[in-house]
Amino acid sequence: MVIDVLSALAEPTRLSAMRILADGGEHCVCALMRSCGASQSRMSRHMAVLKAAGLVTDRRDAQWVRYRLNPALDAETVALVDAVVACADANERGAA
Amino acid sequence: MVIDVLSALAEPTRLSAMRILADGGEHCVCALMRSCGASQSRMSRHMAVLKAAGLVTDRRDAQWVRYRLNPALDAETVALVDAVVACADANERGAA
DNA sequence: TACGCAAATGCGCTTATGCGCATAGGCAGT
DNA sequence: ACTGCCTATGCGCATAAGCGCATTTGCGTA
Repeated sequence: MVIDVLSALAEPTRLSAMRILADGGEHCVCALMRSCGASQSRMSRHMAVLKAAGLVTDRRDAQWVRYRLNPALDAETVALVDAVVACADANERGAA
Repeated sequence: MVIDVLSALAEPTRLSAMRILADGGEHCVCALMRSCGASQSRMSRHMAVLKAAGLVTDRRDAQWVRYRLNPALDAETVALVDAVVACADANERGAA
């Protein structure tokens, strides 16, 4: 559902994570929590929300869990995510 | 802020309203509440949220208040709204 | 002025959301 | 087995969000 995707994106920490993941690469929770300035449990939970919304997938790699954008996203959702990231970028530029 | 826009859109009734307003026309609350199947107070409040997020503007016309998409939206936000509407349409088709 | 329709708002309630803290589980190296 | 790092989760709490109900305000007409 679009609503779930929007709800997932409508939170600062999760949006930050999505902007980082928008580079197409994999990022472990420990890296994300540093980049987003979030505590461990907070980041873990937020990533779980993004995963539940279908926006990201996770993969266990030794003691790390690597998150990435869900490659199976339908075209419309990809476009939505792109638009959101673009908006976030624009906001940042404007605010600076 | 993008967050405010996303929060505003992440609610079924408000999303329905936005999809209706996406036709570019003006719609009064009484029409929207019928289309969305929402009570009067509910619809009024939801429209206030959309307005606070900067997504719509309102105009008093006799005893009605006409809502429309905010014509002053920046390009990125317009693109975001379009993507959201497209997603909602796709969802509906898929679910049907 | 009185009435009726349209829209907004105050109030209380219920539920959802986000958070920290502490704990548990998974994995690698010693 | 023990320890340490990374991640997930149970728990309780504080706040925010959405709702219905009733009331109020704005506007046009009789």
